[in-house]
Amino acid sequence: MKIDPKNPANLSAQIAKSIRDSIINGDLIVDERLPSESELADQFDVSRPTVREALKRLAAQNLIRTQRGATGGAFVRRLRYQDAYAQHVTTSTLLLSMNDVTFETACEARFTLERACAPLSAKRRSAQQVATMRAEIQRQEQADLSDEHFCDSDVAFHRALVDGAKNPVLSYQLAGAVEAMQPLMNMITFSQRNREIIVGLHTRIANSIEAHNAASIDEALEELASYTLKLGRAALAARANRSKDAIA
Amino acid sequence: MKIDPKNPANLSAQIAKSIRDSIINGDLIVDERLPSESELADQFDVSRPTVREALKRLAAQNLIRTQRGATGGAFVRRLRYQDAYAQHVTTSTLLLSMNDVTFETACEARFTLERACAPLSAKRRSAQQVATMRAEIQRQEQADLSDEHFCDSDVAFHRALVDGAKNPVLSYQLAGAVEAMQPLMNMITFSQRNREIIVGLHTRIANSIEAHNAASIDEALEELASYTLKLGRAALAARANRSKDAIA
DNA sequence: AATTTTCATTTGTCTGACATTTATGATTTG
DNA sequence: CAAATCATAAATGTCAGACAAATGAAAATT
Repeated sequence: MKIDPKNPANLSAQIAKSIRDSIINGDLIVDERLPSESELADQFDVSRPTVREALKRLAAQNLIRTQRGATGGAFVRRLRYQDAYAQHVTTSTLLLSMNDVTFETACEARFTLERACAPLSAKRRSAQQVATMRAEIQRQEQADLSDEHFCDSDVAFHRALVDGAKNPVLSYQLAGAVEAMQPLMNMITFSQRNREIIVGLHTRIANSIEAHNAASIDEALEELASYTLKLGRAALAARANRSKDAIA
Repeated sequence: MKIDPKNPANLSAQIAKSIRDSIINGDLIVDERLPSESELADQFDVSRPTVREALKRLAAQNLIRTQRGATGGAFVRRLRYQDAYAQHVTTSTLLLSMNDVTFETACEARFTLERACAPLSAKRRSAQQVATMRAEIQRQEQADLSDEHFCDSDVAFHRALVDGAKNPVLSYQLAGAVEAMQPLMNMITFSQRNREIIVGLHTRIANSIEAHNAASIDEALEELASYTLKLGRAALAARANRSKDAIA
């Protein structure tokens, strides 16, 4: 745990990597205390600020937590679903916004993943889950609901669908699809969409979930996918027309 | 961009959050240069080491890159698929190792996601992709291949299957499933498995991909899933027996 | 025995300094 | 005049030492 070539470029990155590797391969286990900053500085033969920069890198990845005081220090942190979930959503959002992803690509990825969950969700659905979905549908029916809140409710609805599979690993893997891609789509299509159509499809999905009817959910999701795709194309076409007008 | 309550707890975390938010909501765009460390220290009214700790947090998330020299500084970094992919794999690996995920749960998540990709992959498969899959199968047939290399090849095979969908967003979302969960399964099942059975199923998948036969891929993947599940249960049973013997 | 005080340890932060890298512009040279 | 060289300034990377704040444990007191 004290490997550091005299390559004097990015010491804090190297130290962070060294500690991270120790966590990943199990040399450091959950809740284990790392040596104090001064001890680490001695071990790696660097100054304390450099060690601190390394520790902050690890803290940014939720790999350690720090505690002040006599028995304080840096401790290996148990990575929780909640943290990983949030991290995944942030990364997915940035990835989409920085990388010219076509609407088609994002739409396809999202619905492919969501449709994969639906059969499990149909099989294992709980009364609680159905109630959540129906409550969100009710919110979506309110005409005075802002576009932003409609989007939030839309996300909550689809998240309930995914969580209905009762598989936390699956929910985590789909976090990006539901919470990053769907707001993106909402942002693009909100001016074109008809809320009634969407609410209608959501209602069909909720009914089918309640009836444990996987095939029917898949049908509704496919319709929702093609409707979304149509909206996206219309929105892009409208935008293209506007720029043409602007030029002319 | 200079909001900081006098809550003197984790200044560097607050500063990092402030800058991160500016990136996410678009106030700072890709390749834009941040103020120098000294300027940031003035703006936030903290010292330079504190600013540096904040910047290291952002660097750990691949949100900025730094450059030394006269025209150097910290620049907003375009998050690339490759970086997000690696990050996702690391997080998934840690999440699995730290959270008592049952074999059933991981197995279900992985195959659910992979089977969702298969139809797209069957439709869009390229000669290149089929060649990659066949090459990995050939490697897997070598009797003297170590378990570790067999696992690597297994991952490469399934990654080719997923990438065959030609949807980079999908590939990214599935990174955790392929590159974190599958090695975990290999590690659990390697003592019990019969390589010939796995190679046989891989061959069926490759053939079906080449023939654009989605239904046949799904069948083979389902068999692979149930075989893997059987192996996992056997391995866990064997382990339970060993501990019972150890006690007796 | 219970409470209070003291103390040592550790993280959080600051100040100031020097080293290193790198683009720019001035200087020197062919 | 053009080209190469050198000095300079700006920025990050690193270091040393210091103090503040939090915190638990041991010591002292009631």
